[in-house]
Amino acid sequence: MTIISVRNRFPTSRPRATIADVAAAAGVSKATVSKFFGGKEYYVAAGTRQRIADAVRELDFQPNAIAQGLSRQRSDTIGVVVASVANPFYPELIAGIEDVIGASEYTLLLGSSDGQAGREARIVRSMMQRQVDGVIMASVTMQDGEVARLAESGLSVVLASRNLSRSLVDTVMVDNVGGARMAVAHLLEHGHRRIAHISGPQDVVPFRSRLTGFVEELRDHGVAVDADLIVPSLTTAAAGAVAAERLLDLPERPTAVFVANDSMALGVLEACARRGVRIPEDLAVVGFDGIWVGGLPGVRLTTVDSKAREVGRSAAHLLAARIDARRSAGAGETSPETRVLRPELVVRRSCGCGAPDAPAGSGAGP
Amino acid sequence: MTIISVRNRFPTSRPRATIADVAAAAGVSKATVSKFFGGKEYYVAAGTRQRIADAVRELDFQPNAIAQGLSRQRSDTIGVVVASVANPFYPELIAGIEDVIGASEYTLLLGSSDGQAGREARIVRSMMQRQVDGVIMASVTMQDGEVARLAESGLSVVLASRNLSRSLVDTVMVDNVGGARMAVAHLLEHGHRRIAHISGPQDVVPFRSRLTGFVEELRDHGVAVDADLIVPSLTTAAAGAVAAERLLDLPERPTAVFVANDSMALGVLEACARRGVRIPEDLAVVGFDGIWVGGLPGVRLTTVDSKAREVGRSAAHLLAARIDARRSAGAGETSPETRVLRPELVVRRSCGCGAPDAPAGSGAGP
DNA sequence: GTGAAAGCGCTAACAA
DNA sequence: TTGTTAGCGCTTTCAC
Repeated sequence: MTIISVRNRFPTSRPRATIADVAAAAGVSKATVSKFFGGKEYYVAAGTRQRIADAVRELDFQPNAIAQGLSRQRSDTIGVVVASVANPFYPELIAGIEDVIGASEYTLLLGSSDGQAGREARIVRSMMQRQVDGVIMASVTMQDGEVARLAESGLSVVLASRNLSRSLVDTVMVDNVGGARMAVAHLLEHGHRRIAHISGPQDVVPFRSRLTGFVEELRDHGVAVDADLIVPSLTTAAAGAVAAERLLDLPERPTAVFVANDSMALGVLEACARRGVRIPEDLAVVGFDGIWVGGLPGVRLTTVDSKAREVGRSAAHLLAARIDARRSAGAGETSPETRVLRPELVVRRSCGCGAPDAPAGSGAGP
Repeated sequence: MTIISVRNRFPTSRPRATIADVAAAAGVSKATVSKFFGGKEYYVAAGTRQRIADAVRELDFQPNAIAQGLSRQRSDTIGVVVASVANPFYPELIAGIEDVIGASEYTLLLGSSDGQAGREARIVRSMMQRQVDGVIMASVTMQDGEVARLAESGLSVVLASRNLSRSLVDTVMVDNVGGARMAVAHLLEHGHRRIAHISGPQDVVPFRSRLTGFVEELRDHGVAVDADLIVPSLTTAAAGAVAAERLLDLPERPTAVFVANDSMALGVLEACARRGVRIPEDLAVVGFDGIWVGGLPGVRLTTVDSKAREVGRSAAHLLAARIDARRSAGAGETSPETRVLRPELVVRRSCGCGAPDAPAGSGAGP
C-alpha cells in the first residue's frame, strides 16, 4: 500500500445550521420554520415563506433527521437483514425492496448476518435501538419464538424468502416444496432415477421444505429415496463443492443432483470441472434461486427461480402497509399474512436440455 | 400471488421502556442509569448497579439510539454509497468495509446510486440529514467540486475505488493506469496486435485512467492505436454485449479485447457465445475488477484484480481515523490522503492461457 | 456515588 | 397565519 499525494487542506468548517438559526435569520419563530418544512406550506404566508426559503439557502440548512425522529417518534428507516450480500440472491431481493421503498421517504439500514442466529439477533436489536419503523428479514435462522417475540414487542416484521415453521409473522416467499418438486420432476423426465440432493442447513425452514419436495416427488413417482444421496451442506459455493465430492466418491454415483440453492450448485459445477466430470452428460444439475450468474454462457445452470426481486417488492409493500396500519389504527389486532409466490423452472443446459444460448442476466454497475 | 393462512394475533404491545422507567424501577435517577450504560460503571456502586441491571432486564430496556445520538452529537452510523449492489464488485467492497466496521459500534447506512450523479447527491444529503459520522463513496459520478464541497461542509468523506481528477478528499483505489497496462502487456505477449478496448463512461475517472493505460501500453510497444477499436460503453453486462457486437461487426475484427470492467466483460462473453465466436481462439478477453464470478468453471475470465475487499477495508480504516481525529483534535486542518493499491493480473483462460482449472471464488450464503 | 437541571434540534398542541 | 410552550429520550456538567 503506497501513500501518494498531499494537496489542499480541509477548511475549519462552522457547525451546521439549526432550525433556530434559520428562524433568527428569517425573523420568525422556530415553529414557523418547522411548518414551512412540514409540507403544509399553506399555513405560512407567501412573504414569510420566501424569507424562510432565503434563510435556508443562505445557511445551507438541512433538517436534522435524528432530532425529527426523536420528536415525531419515527425514523423513516427500515431495516433489512440478509445473510450475505456476497450471495447474488440477496442483492436481487434488495433491489426489489428498493423498487418500492426507494420512491418513498424511507431509507434502508442494511445488516449482514452471515447466516448466524447470534449475529442476526444482534443486528435486529441494533436496528430496534435505532428506532427503525420496521424490519424485513431475508435471513431467519432464529427460533420461531424469538421472531415472534420481536413482532410482539411492537416491531413490524416481515420475513422475506424465508419462513418459519409456524406462520407467526408476515411472510413472503415462494412455494419451496412445489419448486423442489418441479426440479425433481424435470430430472425424472430426463430419465434419471438415481437423483441426489444437496440440501441446505436443516434448521432453515425453506431448505427443509426443499428437501421435503425432493422426497415427495420421488415417492410420488415410485422412486426409492436413497439416504446416501441426500447430503446436507452449508449454503456457500465452497461447501457445495465439498458436498459434490462426497457424492462423486460414492461407489454408485448419482446421475443427477438437485441442489438446494444456486450458490452451492456453482460449487458443484466447480468440483465437477476439477474432477473432469462432464455436465450434464455425467451428472445433471438443477439448482434453486435463479441468480443471474447461472445464466452466463459457460454456466447455463438449470434452476428454480425463486423470484427474489418480486419477493422483495412484495415484502416491502406488506411492511409499508403494516407500518401505516399500526400508525393510524393504533395498536389494533392484526393477523399475520403469508404470501406464497409460484416459483418457475428455468431450463438451461445443466439438466441435459439442449437449451439455446439465451442471453445472460443483469450484472449492472461498474 | 396467493394469500394463504391466518393464525394468531399480534398482542397490543405496551410502549418501549425509557430510561426514566428504569430509573423509577431501580429507585435511582435517570443520570445514574445513564452512567450505568456509559461504560463508566466504575462510578456506580455495586448495589445500585445490580438494581439497575435488574430493572433493565425486567423492563427489557433498550437505549434509544436516536435520543442518544441527538444528545451526544453523533450517530455511530456511517454511510456507504455504491452504484449497484447487483454488480458483484460492490458486495466485495462492502464486505471489506464490514470487516473493519463490523467490529466497531458503527452501523452501515447503504445507498445505491445506480451510477447517477443526481441520485448520488440525494443519497448523500439524506445521509447527512441522518447525521452519519462519515461517508464512504464507492460511486462517484459527481463533479470534483461537489465532492469537495461535501468534505468542506464538515462531513468526513472517503472515496473508495473511484477517485477524482484532482486529489481533494481522502481516497483509496488501485492503480488503474498500471492495471490496464498489465492487461494490455499480457495480451501483447500473447502476440496480439489488433487489440480493442471497451471503455467505461469517460466521466468516471478510473475508467479514463484505464483507457489511458491501454493507450500508453500500446504506444510503448510501438503498436498503433486504432480509434475504431476503442468503444465506450455503459458499465453493465448488457451494454458490454452491445459494445462487443460493434467490435465483431467491424470489417477487420480485433483479435483481443481489454474490457474496462468484469461486468461488461461477461457481456462480451455472452455476445460471443451468441455469435459463435470462440474465446480465446477467435477473441481473447481480459477484464478488470476481479469479481468472483469470473472464476467460475465455464467462465474463467482473465482479469485485473482491483482488490475490492482490501480497498473497502482500507477505506473504512481511513474513515474511522478521520472521524476520530475530527472529534478529538477539533476541526483542525488536515490534508487529504490518497492510498493507491497495486492491482494484480489474474490469469485464467479467456486470454488464451491454458490455465489450470483453479477453484472458483466465494458466493456465500443461502 | 448520586441527582437536579439544562440542553441536543425538532415537532405539536394550543393560544394569540 | 404565527408564536409559546412543552416535551421526545438521553447525556452531561455541576452540585451535593
